[in-house]
Amino acid sequence: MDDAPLLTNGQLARIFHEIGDMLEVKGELVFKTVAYHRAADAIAHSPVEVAEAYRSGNPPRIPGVGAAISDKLAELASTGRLAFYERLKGEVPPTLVEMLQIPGLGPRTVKLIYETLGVDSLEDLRLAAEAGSLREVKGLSAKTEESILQGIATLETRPQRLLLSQAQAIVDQLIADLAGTPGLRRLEPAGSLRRRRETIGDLDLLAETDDATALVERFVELASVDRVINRGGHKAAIKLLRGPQVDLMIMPPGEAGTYLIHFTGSKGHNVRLRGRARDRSWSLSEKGFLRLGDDGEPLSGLNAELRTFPTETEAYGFLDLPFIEPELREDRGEIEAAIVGTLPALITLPDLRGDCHTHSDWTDGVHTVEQMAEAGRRRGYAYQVLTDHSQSLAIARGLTPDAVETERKLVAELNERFAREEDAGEAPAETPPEGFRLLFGCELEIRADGRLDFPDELLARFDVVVASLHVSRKQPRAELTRRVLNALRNPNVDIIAHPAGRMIQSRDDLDLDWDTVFAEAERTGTFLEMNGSPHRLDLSDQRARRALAAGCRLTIDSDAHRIEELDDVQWGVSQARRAWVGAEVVANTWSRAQLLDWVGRKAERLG
DNA sequence: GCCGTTTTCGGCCCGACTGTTTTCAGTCG
Repeated sequence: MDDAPLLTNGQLARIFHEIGDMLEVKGELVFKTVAYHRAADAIAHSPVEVAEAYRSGNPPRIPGVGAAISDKLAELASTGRLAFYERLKGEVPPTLVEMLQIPGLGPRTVKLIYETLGVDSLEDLRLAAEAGSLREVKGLSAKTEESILQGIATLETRPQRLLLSQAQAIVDQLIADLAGTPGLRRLEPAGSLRRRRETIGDLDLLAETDDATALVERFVELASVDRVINRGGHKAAIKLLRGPQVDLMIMPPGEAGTYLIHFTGSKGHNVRLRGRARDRSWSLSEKGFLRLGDDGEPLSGLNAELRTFPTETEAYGFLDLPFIEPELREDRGEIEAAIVGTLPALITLPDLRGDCHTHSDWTDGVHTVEQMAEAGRRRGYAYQVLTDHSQSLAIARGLTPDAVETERKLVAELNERFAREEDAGEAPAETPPEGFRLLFGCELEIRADGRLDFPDELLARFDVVVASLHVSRKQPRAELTRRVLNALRNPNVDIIAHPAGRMIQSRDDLDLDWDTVFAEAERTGTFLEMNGSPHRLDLSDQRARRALAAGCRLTIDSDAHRIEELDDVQWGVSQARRAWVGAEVVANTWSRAQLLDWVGRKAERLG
C-alpha cells in the first residue's frame, strides 16, 4: 500500500487530537485522553516527517508516543487509514466534538446534553438553548443556556490568531492605558507573546500593585473592552472589541518568580518543571513551592512551608536549573539542555550589523534608495544590501539589466558621500568604526523552469545576490526542489530568501525536499534567510532548527519595502531565538569584510 | 495511554473562577 497518500505531521496530529476529543466525550479516563493530545502535539512538533520515517522502516523515538500510538502511526503511514479512528467516529458523532469548541462547554456537559436530549450538533444545541429546553437537564439552568448561546456567538465571530506584531501593538496600548493606575508598580506581558510565538491567541498581563481592586476596576472598564469574562480579587479576563481575550493576573509584591514562569508557559514546559519539583518533594504552582509530606500532599497548618522568589532566575535555581529564555520554553529539549548545561547563547537584536534584504521605490518599495540607506545608517549598521527585484517579476516592476546599471551608479555615488562624511567626522553618531556602506544586490527570481532571472556575468557584479521563488509554487516536490537546488549551486547566489515561501495563516510552505535543500545549502555555504516580515517569519522556528542541525548558516533580514519595516528584523530575531540560534551562525552579525569575503569565495567552495 | 537510577504498576501538575451548590464538579489556563 505504498501508494497510499503520505500524511503530513499536521494531518497526523489532527487525527490524534480528534481521537483525544472523541475519547473525552465518551467519558474515557482523563489520562488516556491527555496522552493522545500529548502525542499529537509531539508529532506536530517533530523535526522529522513522521509518516515518511515510519514508511521507510525507521520510526523515530517521539516522547509521548508509546507502543499503542506507535502501532497506530504505522498503520496510518502504510495505509493512510486507521481502523480504530474510523470505528470511533462511528460511535461519537464528529459534530459532537465540534461542541467542545464552545468556551465554557467541556466533555462532561456535552456528554450529558447528548445523552439527555439527544443533541449532537452545534445547530441543535443552539435551537435547544433558544427553546429553553437545556434547563431541563439536571445541573443546567437558564444561565447556562445564556452562556452557551454567548459561546456559540463567540465561536462564530472568533478572529484568527493575531500575528506577533499585532499582539505586541495591542499589549503596548493596554500597558499605556493602565499606566498611572494608583498603586501600580509593575505591569508586563507573559504567555505566548513573551515566548514570541509567531501567532498569538490570548494575551496575558502580570501586575504588581498596592491596590488590586483599583487595577481590576480600571482593567474591566477600559474603553476597548467588549465584555468582561470574569473578575475576581486577583485576576480578571476581558474580551476586547474586535480583539483577543486578555487575562490579567495580580502577583503579591516580591514573589514574581514563579508567577512569571507559570503564566509564561508553555504548558508543556510547566508540566516538566512541576514534575522536577515533585521529584524533590515540592509542589510547584504560580504561588511558589509548597513542601510535600510523606503522603505526597503539601504539608498544612503549622508545618506548611511555602518558598517564593522575586525573580525567575532564583525560582529556576531552586530546581537546580539555570534561567531558561522564554523563547525556549516549549518542552522541546530545553529542560534536558538546562540540566546538562548546554543551553544555547541566543542571538539578540544588537548582534545584527547589517540587513541583507531591502527594497526601494525602484521596484515595489515605498522609499527612495537614499532614504532607505540613511535609515539603515541611523540604525548603526555597517551595511545594508539593496535588493530590488529582477526583471521577470513584473508585478513588482522588476529591474532590467539596464536599470540595474543605473541603480548601481546611484549606489556608488551614495557610498562616496558616506565615505567623505565619515572621513570628515560628519557621519551620524551611530555609525560604527568600520563605517556604513550600502551594498548592491538584487532579489533574483527563480523562474518557473528553474533558470535564474539574470545571466551569470551580470550576477557576478553584485555584492550580494538574494534568490527567491515567487511563481509556480504548486509544482511537484521534485520540480520545486530542483529549482531551489539550481539556485543553491550557482556560484553567484548567496542567500535563499524566505525559503518556504509561506504566508502565516494564508499560504502553506512550498513542498520541498527539505533535508536535501539543507544539505546543499550547507555544502555550498549559501545562507538561508529568516525573513523578519511578521506575515512571513520564514524559515519557521522548527525548520530553522533543522537547518541549524544540518550545519546551515543563516541571515536575519527585514525584507523592508519602507523605512519603518527595517524594524521587522526584531521579529526575525525572535523567531531565530525560538530556533535556538546563536549569533555566530547568522551572517549579518559578521563584519562587512567577513561577509563580503565569504560570499566572494563561493566558487572555491563549489570546487 | 505513557512512563520509570527510587516504580514494569500505579502514578500521572495546579489553583481560580463559575454555577448551582448546601461541600463540589466542571472548565480553563
